[in-house]
Amino acid sequence: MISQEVPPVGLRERKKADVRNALQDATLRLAIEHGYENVTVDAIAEAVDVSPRTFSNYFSSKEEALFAPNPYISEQLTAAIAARPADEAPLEVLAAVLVDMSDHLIARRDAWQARMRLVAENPQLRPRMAAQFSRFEVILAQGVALRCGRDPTSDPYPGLVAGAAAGALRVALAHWQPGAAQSLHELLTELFASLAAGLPDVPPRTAATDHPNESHPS
Amino acid sequence: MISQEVPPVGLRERKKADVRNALQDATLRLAIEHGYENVTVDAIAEAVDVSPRTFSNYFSSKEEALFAPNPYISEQLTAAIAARPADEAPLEVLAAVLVDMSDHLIARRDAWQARMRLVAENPQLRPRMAAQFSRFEVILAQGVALRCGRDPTSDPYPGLVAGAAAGALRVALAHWQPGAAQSLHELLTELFASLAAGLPDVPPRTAATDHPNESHPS
DNA sequence: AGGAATATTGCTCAGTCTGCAAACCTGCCT
DNA sequence: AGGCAGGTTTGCAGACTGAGCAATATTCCT
Repeated sequence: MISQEVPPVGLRERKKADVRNALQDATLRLAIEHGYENVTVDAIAEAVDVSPRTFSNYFSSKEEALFAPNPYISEQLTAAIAARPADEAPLEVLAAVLVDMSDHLIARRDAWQARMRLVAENPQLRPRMAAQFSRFEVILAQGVALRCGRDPTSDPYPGLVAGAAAGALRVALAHWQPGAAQSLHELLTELFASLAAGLPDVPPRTAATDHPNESHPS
Repeated sequence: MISQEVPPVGLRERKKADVRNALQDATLRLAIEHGYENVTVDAIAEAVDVSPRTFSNYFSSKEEALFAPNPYISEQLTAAIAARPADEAPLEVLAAVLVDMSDHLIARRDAWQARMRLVAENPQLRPRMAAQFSRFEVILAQGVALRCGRDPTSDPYPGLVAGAAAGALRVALAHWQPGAAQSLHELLTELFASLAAGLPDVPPRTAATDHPNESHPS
């Protein structure tokens, strides 16, 4: 199970998390308003009322500010993968963990959909997002390898499963648009089912049903 | 079928290709010698004996110089995907096309293995490589979508297949080390078989056989 | 309260990347 | 051969990024 939110205990850590979130929100907002390329670090820092130097203390680049996940995601994912029943196959494990994690994403639905729309409209952002996802993929691969008692550097299997799973998540996010017919849960579940079936020629059905989207949990 | 090499006809185009290749080679060589972070664009330009400004005319960044594929790869892949028999399933198509393309990679075996070793030793390069692979993935997705008569922006299936296939290629390249037990062909074929089987719990066998690597075709 | 630990900030500097205009080279036509 | 047209290389200038360092401010803990 992935914990609901970052749990900063002290005032210091809470403030730090606040600044981090504010920087990310401002980056996203300004990128939507003025176009990603036209947003400077200075402008973001000014919007959050910190010095440009402070921005660099949190993020090493603009795209990291746009796409960096919850800083605890690594530990959370690793723990969640390890916690799955031992008899589950790796792909099942990742499916369960990522579907579980999607609750987390749904809670920030507007921000995520805005992010993905930004990427869809600015193709030059796609590689930058992929770069962030690659870190995510490494975490998954290591988690799988740990479960299987394999060495991810010498055994290609964990990387293969992690790559397919991360791809499914990426695709699901890209197609999780405001007016989409399927909820993120449904989409992810369907994509993982397709992976488990060996990517048959024609998927069961896609974008067919007419479910309403999940409601805001906030 | 993917054509053997870029066929620049005129002197102008040949020169241009030469400069491009020289810049890529120099980038790789210098990165190995001095570490990626310590290589400047100025140094690369000087090694190739062009102005730093010219480097920017060919590549928009250092990582592009390191990882950018053959500039014709997009058209070649698209054509190769379209040329496969109509009754082949998308995953089979990509498997066939990428295994075919691996001949191309094997011809540049030393460069590729050096590249991958560089990435393995410098984790910060992984996201940059992933960024380049994402363009590759888009090409695959569009090729699949075209074959299936689907819209890649509204149908997640092409993206899912392309993501899995690109992941397989990435993993295969990462594990295609000088002393590896399996050839790149074998590795790729095995990984695609695993994908087609729905990523079963335990792959048939990995890193088990003791085949010699393929010989230099040059 | 007071010391230790951590965060923020300004300063500075090397490096990246882009636009622009001049000089240069190749391909092609007369 | 000569010369024009279009593409390529180059130098220059300028904006932005990203990192180290030291000073300052804030929070934590005893």
